[in-house]
Amino acid sequence: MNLKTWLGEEIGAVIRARWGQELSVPVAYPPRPEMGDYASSVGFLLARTLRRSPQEISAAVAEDLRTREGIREATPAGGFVNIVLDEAWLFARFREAAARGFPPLPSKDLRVLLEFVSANPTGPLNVVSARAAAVGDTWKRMLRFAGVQADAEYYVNDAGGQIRALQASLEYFAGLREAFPEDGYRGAYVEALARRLVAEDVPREAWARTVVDWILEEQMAVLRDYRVDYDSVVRESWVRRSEYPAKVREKLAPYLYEQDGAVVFRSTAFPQFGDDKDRVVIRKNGEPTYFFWDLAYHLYKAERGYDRLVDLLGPDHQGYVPRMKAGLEALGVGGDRLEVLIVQQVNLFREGKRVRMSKRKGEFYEMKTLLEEVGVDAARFFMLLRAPSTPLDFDLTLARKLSQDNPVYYVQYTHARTVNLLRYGEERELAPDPEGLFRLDLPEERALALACLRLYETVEDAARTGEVHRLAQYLLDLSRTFHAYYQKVRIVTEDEALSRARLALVDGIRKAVARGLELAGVAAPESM
RNA sequence: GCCCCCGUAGCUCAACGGGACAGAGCAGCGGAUUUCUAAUCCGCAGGUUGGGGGUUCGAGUCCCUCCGGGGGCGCCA
Repeated sequence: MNLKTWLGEEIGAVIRARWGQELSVPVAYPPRPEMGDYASSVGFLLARTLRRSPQEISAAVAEDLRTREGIREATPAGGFVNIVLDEAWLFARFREAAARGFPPLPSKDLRVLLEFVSANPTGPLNVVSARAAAVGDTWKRMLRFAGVQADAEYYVNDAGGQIRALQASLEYFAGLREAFPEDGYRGAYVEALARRLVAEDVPREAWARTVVDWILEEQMAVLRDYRVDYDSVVRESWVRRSEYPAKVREKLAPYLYEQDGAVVFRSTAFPQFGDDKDRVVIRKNGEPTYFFWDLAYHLYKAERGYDRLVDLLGPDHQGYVPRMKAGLEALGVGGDRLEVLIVQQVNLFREGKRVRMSKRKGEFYEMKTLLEEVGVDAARFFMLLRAPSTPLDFDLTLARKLSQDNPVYYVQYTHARTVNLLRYGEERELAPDPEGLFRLDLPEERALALACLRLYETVEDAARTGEVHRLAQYLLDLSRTFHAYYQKVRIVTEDEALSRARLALVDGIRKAVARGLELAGVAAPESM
């Protein structure tokens, strides 16, 4: 259960009962934990609407809240109300959640399609793809945990200009072409692919198509190793053959005009999306632009019944967003149904020095290399440490270090430690006793039970906006709290009842951490 | 020139629809090991949130402006 949501509803009920108004207010954390478990600024927020002073409102809300089940204390403080949950009630919620392994929230009537990575099938995946994959996949897992029906999709640009360039590059490396093609693909891997095509006697006209399949297979294999599962893969070549291009032309017609022999979409007819110029959809040579095919693809997504269409794009696509939204608005899909998260770049560091890459020479650090160098667990967790919209410095040296400053081990160690404690208890025939949780009276123990339950609000809040770093930060916080408790208190002692109660707490922590790690796509080791 | 992201402790970053005295980690200094794994913990120190103005009961967060860093501005994808 999401305590924050629940408290918001409780406050809403109080407002309804007292003033007969249907209002919802946000619930947050007070600045210092000793002030309470949760806080709300109801007084300030409703002062205008209710025409009462903030103090009066918060005092009244606090008074009514105190009578509700689960709330031990509600204290007005200016326009704020600070709330302390009832300890026995809290342990009961903890016990329920733990008994079921911190299960996902009930399902909601909301469908979301996440599209991420969708790298060109012209080469191996790089580290930006690794970041997008970690963010996209964890976002999907978090949405599902929050009860949202979320799917992940991979789009393959297996048609168009870059495929022609790939074909030409392969021909060049096979010695069938004198000059290296303009916008061609370099790198050892292209040469290797050309050799393989020749060795396997693939007919020249099928080279690009065949290589796309090989590369796609390789990309998907790396993503699988990375624990990323796609629910669907859509090919641009399929979209081109589908009914969607015709539908786009038809629906877009009122917003199209001709200029210099090209067909242009009046993107500026939708100033709310901020595009600064109109966009060509059909070139004067009659060939549609990438934008046109992409609209067809997104129309297809929308017609499959998703409420929200989310694209994770690289920073180089930032200027592309306004026209897509305007286009979808014109198609009747609604520009706001598309949400774009720009996943910023990744800077690699090794031994404190920047790892340089030259795309021009076809040299870059592959995602596969990253997995070999630091492993899946560290790679994924590090990618989740920062807000996706900010650039990420990835310290390769730290990621493979087996020490306390490596955040991934810090969290994994929490899990290993809980498992070890339970095993130690078992050896002494001490099984966890959830019924005994109520006898735990240390502030740390109450705080730990609450921290575990906060998994729900953390994930639900983070899943709304794709702020996956909150999950990582949460796991680090919970781990800190747990390690400190472990250091301070002996779990298994002569006191059998107390030991069994503490083991029940430890068992719940184990399950909460395991769930959090699962959402991050990171393994929860039993020993380290 | 226009648009987007960013600027918070020496370093890397948090701060959840604007909330209370801006928090962590690392680095620095000082401590804790007869242990249920020290891959851990405790303490100290560290800030004019890039500058200025505005809106608000309240601004790191919103608006304007300036400075600095990164990215984008194709009938490429």
